[in-house]
Amino acid sequence: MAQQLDYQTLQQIFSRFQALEPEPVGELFHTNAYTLLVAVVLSAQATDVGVNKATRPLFATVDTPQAMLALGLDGLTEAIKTIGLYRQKAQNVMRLSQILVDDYGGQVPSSRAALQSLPGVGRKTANVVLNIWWHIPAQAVDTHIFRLGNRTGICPGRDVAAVERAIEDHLPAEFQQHAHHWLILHGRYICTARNPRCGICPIRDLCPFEDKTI
DNA sequence: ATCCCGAGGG
DNA sequence: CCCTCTGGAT
Repeated sequence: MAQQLDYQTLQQIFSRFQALEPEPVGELFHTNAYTLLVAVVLSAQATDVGVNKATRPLFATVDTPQAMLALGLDGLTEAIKTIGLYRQKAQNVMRLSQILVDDYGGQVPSSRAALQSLPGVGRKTANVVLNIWWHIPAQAVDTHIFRLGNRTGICPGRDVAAVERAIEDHLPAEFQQHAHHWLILHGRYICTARNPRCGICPIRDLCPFEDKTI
């Protein structure tokens, strides 16, 4: 049985990551709640780097749902054409922006139900907004955290909901906001899907998976 | 279970 | 070439 997820483990992950990359990387670029929501919607099955490349120039002028509606579907589609699944994402963002203007006064809602009712927003995206923006404890289990949790055994689960519970059960509420980002960074840059960098992994001694020869 | 779908890495 | 990327809707 593998080690339980705890704050010390997360600290080890984070401190090791900082040692590798002094400058903050691996974060989805955003300037407010709306651009965060859009960035997360665009990040589905796409890399953080790829999303930021398109959103940085876009959000410089378009950072409200009203401005997005003014840009229009064709304009947005062109702006995010370098991101995978761009046609569906562009339509979702346009419809979502219209709903925010019509039903929420142009603001991003702070309830899970309201967020998940928006097109293109599922449980994972809602959890990111709740956690990062509204500071409401919620664990967004993405491809990185799901893989890492099961491979290392620190937060295992057959499905996303089970991994979510595994994290929440083992972690004090005050650490859950940091935990989300730290786990993402570890999965993105160290515990990668192919050729995990076990040789520089800070929780090497806690992991049953690791190839000890690396 | 399948589709969406370009960019980057190995 | 093949695999993966901070998923969601059908």
